[in-house]
Amino acid sequence: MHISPIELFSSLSHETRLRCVSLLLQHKELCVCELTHAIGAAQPHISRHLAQLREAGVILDRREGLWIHYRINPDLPTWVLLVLAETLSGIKHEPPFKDDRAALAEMPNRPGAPRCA
Amino acid sequence: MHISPIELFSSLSHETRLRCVSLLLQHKELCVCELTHAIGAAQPHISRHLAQLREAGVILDRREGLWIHYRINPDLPTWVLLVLAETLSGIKHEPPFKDDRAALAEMPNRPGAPRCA
DNA sequence: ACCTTATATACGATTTTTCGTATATTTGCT
DNA sequence: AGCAAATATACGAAAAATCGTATATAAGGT
Repeated sequence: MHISPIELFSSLSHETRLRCVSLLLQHKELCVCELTHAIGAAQPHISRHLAQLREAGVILDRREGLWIHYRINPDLPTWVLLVLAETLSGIKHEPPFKDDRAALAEMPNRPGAPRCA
Repeated sequence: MHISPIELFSSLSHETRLRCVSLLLQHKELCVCELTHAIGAAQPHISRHLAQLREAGVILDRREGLWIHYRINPDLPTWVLLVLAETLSGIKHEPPFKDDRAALAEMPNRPGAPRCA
């Protein structure tokens, strides 16, 4: 797996994308409807930014019926995974990242049991 | 010191700025002419991007006569400093970052002795 | 006072990113 | 086949970032 540092940091430099990455770092997998609910934005908005993260190689997707589950790409270079982990530690207790996690936990009718990372 | 994660990653998402940060992580201080020589770009180009890094709080400057020396802001949050260190470890052996360091080492008439970090 | 060196900023033009909305695609169900 | 749910993409418009170049500022030397 290869990713340029510029691609990585561009991917992380938009609030919606960083919120998605933050949530995915805390859960094995999340589908689009879960991310959409947690963040509280329009579905095409979330899908568009997820596509950017996917094209950059930061996340992977997996279809299961109607749902598409996203997850952090585990084959990213080690230094990238460490950057992501360090970032999560720095932001997860601050808004809006903190609140996204709470909103997700309160979401009704989540497809499949919650899978925490 | 406060910096939003979006500001941080936006700062790092331009090649010129990341090259400056990479060089500054490897040297206590560098003046604009050293960064300009190492990177091989026009001086206003470098100054403009250094200004962005300064406005984001990533670097600090210090005037000494004609020269303005830049350095990484040591008061950044710990997680940010760790992200920067981890990033450096991931990129410093790859072009163009690797070559910048070599170009700097070969620069004639550097103001003041080289101060390695 | 003047000139030189080092650096910063201003300017309009161009390119890139992002947006809201509409529509297309894929799958499962009946 | 037809419908509904979940998701993705397309589109032009708006906003933001970047560029090259010209000029301004600031300090030191003569």
